[in-house]
Amino acid sequence: MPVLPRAFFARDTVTVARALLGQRLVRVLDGHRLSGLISETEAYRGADDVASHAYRLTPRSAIMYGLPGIAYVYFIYGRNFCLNVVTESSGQPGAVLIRGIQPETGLEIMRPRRGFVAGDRPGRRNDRGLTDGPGKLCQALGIDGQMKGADLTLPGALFIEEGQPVEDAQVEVTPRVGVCGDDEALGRPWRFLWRPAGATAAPR
DNA sequence: GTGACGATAATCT
DNA sequence: GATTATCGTCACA
Repeated sequence: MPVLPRAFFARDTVTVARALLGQRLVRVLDGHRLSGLISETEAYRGADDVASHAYRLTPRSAIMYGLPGIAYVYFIYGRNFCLNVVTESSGQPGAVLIRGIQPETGLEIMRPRRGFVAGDRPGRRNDRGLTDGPGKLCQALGIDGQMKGADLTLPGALFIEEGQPVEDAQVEVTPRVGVCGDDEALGRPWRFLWRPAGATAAPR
């Protein structure tokens, strides 16, 4: 499968957030290939978006003003990492937060990383909750601050390759979660969920 | 099944 | 010193 080219990311941030649904996130960890299809994203823009780190240009947010297709990883709430992909042309800020993936390969590596021990709670939670949150998928895939700045358009330790198309009928669009305040930008529909037919209630 | 709440540290003002 | 793009656990139904 081909890796997504930089031009894929050098577009409007909201467009990229939608287009990333169904694409494959791949992490090579200790020789193992861990992968999953992207199932949930959120767009974060620039000066028009108070919820975005790039609302202002600071040392931390500078990466969002840089080359598209680069990983932006940050640490939050004292315990979690979140993975983003930089979007838009250089000089124009933007990034997409990867909020969830549908795991494909390397489950046996992900489970212990997430504290899913064999024999634990028998009969319950068949991998539910393994990679369905931004902090959770970073834990499962071993993504931390070291990955900040990685080029996701090159097939190295972390990259994104072509996955499968996702129909509009299977996409749910909602306001972003976890952002607080009452600015007008916060209510905009910049969260995208891939909801295959037959799926149950929305996560969180 | 849902909803509340505290942990905990980098980053910015 | 305030803020925060989350998670796990607990109570309750």
